[in-house]
Amino acid sequence: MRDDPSVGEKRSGRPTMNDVAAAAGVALKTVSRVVNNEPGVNPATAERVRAAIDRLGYRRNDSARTLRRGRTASIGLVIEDVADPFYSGLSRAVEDVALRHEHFVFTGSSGEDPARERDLVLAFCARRVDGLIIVPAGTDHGYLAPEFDAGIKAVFADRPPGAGCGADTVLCDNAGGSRTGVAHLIAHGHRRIGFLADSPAIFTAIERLRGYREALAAAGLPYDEGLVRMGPPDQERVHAGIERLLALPDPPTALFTGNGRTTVATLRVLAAISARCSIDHGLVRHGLGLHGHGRLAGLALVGFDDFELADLLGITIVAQDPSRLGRTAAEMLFRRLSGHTGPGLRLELPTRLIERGSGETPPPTR
Amino acid sequence: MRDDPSVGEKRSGRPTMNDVAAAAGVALKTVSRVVNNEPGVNPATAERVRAAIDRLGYRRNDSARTLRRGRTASIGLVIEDVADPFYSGLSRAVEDVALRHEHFVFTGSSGEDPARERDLVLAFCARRVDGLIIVPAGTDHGYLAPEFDAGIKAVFADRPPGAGCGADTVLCDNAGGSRTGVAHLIAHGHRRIGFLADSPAIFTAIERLRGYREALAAAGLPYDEGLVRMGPPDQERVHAGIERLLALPDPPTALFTGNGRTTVATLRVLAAISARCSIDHGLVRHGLGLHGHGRLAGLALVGFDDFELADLLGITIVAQDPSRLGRTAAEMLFRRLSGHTGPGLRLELPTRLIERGSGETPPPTR
DNA sequence: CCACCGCTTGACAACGTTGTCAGGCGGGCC
DNA sequence: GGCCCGCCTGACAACGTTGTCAAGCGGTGG
Repeated sequence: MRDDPSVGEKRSGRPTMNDVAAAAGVALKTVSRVVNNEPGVNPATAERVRAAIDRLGYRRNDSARTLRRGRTASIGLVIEDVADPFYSGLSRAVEDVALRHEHFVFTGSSGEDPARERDLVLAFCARRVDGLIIVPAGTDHGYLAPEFDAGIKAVFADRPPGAGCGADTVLCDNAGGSRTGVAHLIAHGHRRIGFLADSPAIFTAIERLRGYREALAAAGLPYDEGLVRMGPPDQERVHAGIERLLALPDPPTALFTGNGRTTVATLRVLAAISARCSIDHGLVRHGLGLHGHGRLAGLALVGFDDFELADLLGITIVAQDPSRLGRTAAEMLFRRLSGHTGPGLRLELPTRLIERGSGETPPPTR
Repeated sequence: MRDDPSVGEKRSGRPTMNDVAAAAGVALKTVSRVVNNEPGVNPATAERVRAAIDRLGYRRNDSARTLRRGRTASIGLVIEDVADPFYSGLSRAVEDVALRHEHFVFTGSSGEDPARERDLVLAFCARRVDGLIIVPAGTDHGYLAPEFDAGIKAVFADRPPGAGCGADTVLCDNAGGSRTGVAHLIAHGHRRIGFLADSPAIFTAIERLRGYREALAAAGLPYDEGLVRMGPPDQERVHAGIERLLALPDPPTALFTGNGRTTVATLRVLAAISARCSIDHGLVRHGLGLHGHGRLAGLALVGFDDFELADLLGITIVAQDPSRLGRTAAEMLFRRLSGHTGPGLRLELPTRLIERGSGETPPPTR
């Protein structure tokens, strides 16, 4: 027996162009022309075809179309976690640009796992996306070589690709932003500044550490490794890190946090510490907010990344713009897709210090 | 001339199974078997094929595969906005379940526009997704009828489909959650409770309003339309709404906010009002947090939806679980995809009141 | 020695669409 | 009247893969 299960019967699946053609009494190709709005079809015929399409509920099969034409009108986006506000902002911007170009977006979360990044990218390639936007988890992108040979376009966002990959890249000015934030604390009199950074496997963490060191050096302050804690920004690690810092013989008077998640985790820890010391007039006991006058356990705080309610909480931050990052990356990609050639670009978007109070308190006078 | 631009030349595009077959000295079908891990291939042959695959950088063309097999191993997800934490949480959960079933996810944001919801869904159908998870913006889903006929599976999440559509649906217990939250305020002595609800076009807003009324009725309190403000949760509207409520001759002593965004917007407004009244000992002046002892401009507050830092801010909320919503919807979908039939289910997930302080303050004694 | 079996391999059609090319038909011009 | 041209329509191959069926080959049992 052949593929079809019930010969001659009303087919179970969807109607095809052939079915529409039969229903409208025209040839397959004419239906194709109508569906694709190609010129040169008699209006009356076109109307008849459209009627048949509506009657049968026909929907073009884009797999077949893709197979025939070679383009899918879709792009792939690999980020770290769709549920992280930073990446979901980026994601939304990419989606908007793609929409304007009538493309769809496949999104996948790598969870900082290079193997998963690779799997996602290759799966997207198997689906023949026209292009890729990647926030890389890994540092080796040799696996992309055959894809590049095959003509796929890729743009890296937030972090650069591994060595030897000349693809377009959009980054933030991580070192510069970090320098600004730390210099700000120094300008307010702080000499011992703790740095809670992301895991050293991550490009942005390294860059921000560089900025931290540069700011210290510019002010003639020594670099003390004991003041730096690197690691994933989960609540427990951040908690342990802060406890360690505060237990130092010469503890920091200010903290610089390396990303949004770390900042939020830090706020929780500092609030808990403040509550424990119960120096606040019962405020925290009622759980009704943080506390006045720089009382984040007595520490000044500047964070990298803005986050929701940072304004209300009065947290000074170094803002990057995830939407702009996504938008820029997507625009670079579509420029490539529409034929632009030329060497890979590397853009750096600026950051902006936003003063809200937590970073403007002086160290306690001893 | 035929389709191919350069006859006989090394083709510009990707290698195909045919190329691999030629390189490995086997037949096309053998390559197919290796690529798909089908049994019955001599290990030595398989190894030779795999070597050729690596050498050529071959990647299966999933469009062709899909065309031949009729399944795409992908699902479509239509939500309101990927950048909204509620939906990105849901989104992440869906992605995780899909991953376990080796499916990919197309995601699109409808932005509460029924036409865009429809366009997204139909575009996903043209791409022949195996199934859909929809947070509907519109209330008429007649456009899905041909798709259902064609065998597509759909699950509605967070909001039910329009009348006459018997698809599986997962909701939260909106009315119940709202009732609990409002009853909580009543139990703490409030008699005049303002309700800042989402736009009346949205199912959840209507349901939560119902819960609000039920709670009032259960306590023998009158329903005062003047205390209810419905509309999109943007900062300006929320601001205006609160000003109106407070300008009433008999203003509310407590607020109930209808979703996460509204709650956040409300916090900003109340903080601004408190600052204006400057009854707080300089705390807000420094922008360092809210204020103690229920001083949200003197109002008690309970919000629907949990949000990041609500714990720190001490905001009492009625929590729903977006991950669970997404996970449940995805699991229902995959059950259908693996052949489960039977009437459409309608699930309601429970909500949970979390007391954090802002909802436990009594009204001011006059 | 022959029939049969299992293991491995290959030939071929089909999935639904689009690009190419050719043909029919009516009208205007020489 | 015949020729050419433009408009519209259709036949056909091809995209890259997978399902079906059949064939080759060496070994085993009757």
